[in-house]
Amino acid sequence: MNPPLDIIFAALADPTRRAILAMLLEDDMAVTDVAEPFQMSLAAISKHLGILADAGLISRERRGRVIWCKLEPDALRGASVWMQGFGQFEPVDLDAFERFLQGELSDTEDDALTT
Amino acid sequence: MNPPLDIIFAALADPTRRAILAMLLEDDMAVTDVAEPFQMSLAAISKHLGILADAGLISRERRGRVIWCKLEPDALRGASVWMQGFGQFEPVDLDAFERFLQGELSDTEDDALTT
DNA sequence: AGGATATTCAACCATCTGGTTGACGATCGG
DNA sequence: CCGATCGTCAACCAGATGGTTGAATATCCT
Repeated sequence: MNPPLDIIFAALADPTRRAILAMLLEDDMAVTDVAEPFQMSLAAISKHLGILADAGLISRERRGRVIWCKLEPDALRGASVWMQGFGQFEPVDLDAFERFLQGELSDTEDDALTT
Repeated sequence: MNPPLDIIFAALADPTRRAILAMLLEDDMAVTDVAEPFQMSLAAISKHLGILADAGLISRERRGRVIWCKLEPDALRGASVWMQGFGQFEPVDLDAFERFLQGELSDTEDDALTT
């Protein structure tokens, strides 16, 4: 049930997927809406969502013809704990997170997200 | 100077590399000693160390003919902050980390490390 | 029923990844 | 100087990854 760290870190290693996670942080989204900001095909996004789902980072629920994607933050717990062990960072710094999130979004530079 | 999250997460996505980081958590090590517990060739370990160094997770310093590898925990800060934003985990749980570390080590199962 | 919308599947392709082996450049010990 | 040790480099290989396109499936609307 708890995907191994390999899968989770690999899922996080792609900027498109991290951007998707950041989007889902705001709200649940349909696959088509997730894909909209990106230049790549819908099929590519669908694959990315599959990888995120395999990593347990999101869940997908079909409602009618629309599939809703939902963030599953608990999946990050194992990875977070693993990482915490290395640096003795101060517990949590949400301001720093906000800045990193901004950096992420503008980094992807998919002609959108930057709005 | 601060490698992008892509590189860092990709570096963390490999169990051999995570095992190496765990080993270096104990103490600095020479390349040959890092390689010793693993079944793969020295060249393979050398590549892994290169990837970890590119990610900023370790540094290498030549002293005589021996190259010493040293953990650079600060490199994890960005990634950690990024992840912290998703789950609102309790700050740090070193016990949980200890357990994960054990799991990691026994997972790699390279006929060593388990000692 | 039939057409439009939402999403995945399947085949394909280029590139990256993780491993191998063998040769090589440095450095140490005698 | 010679031989052994430390580590990387280069070429190669099988398999994974990230993207494409076109067809297929499922649902909604009228």
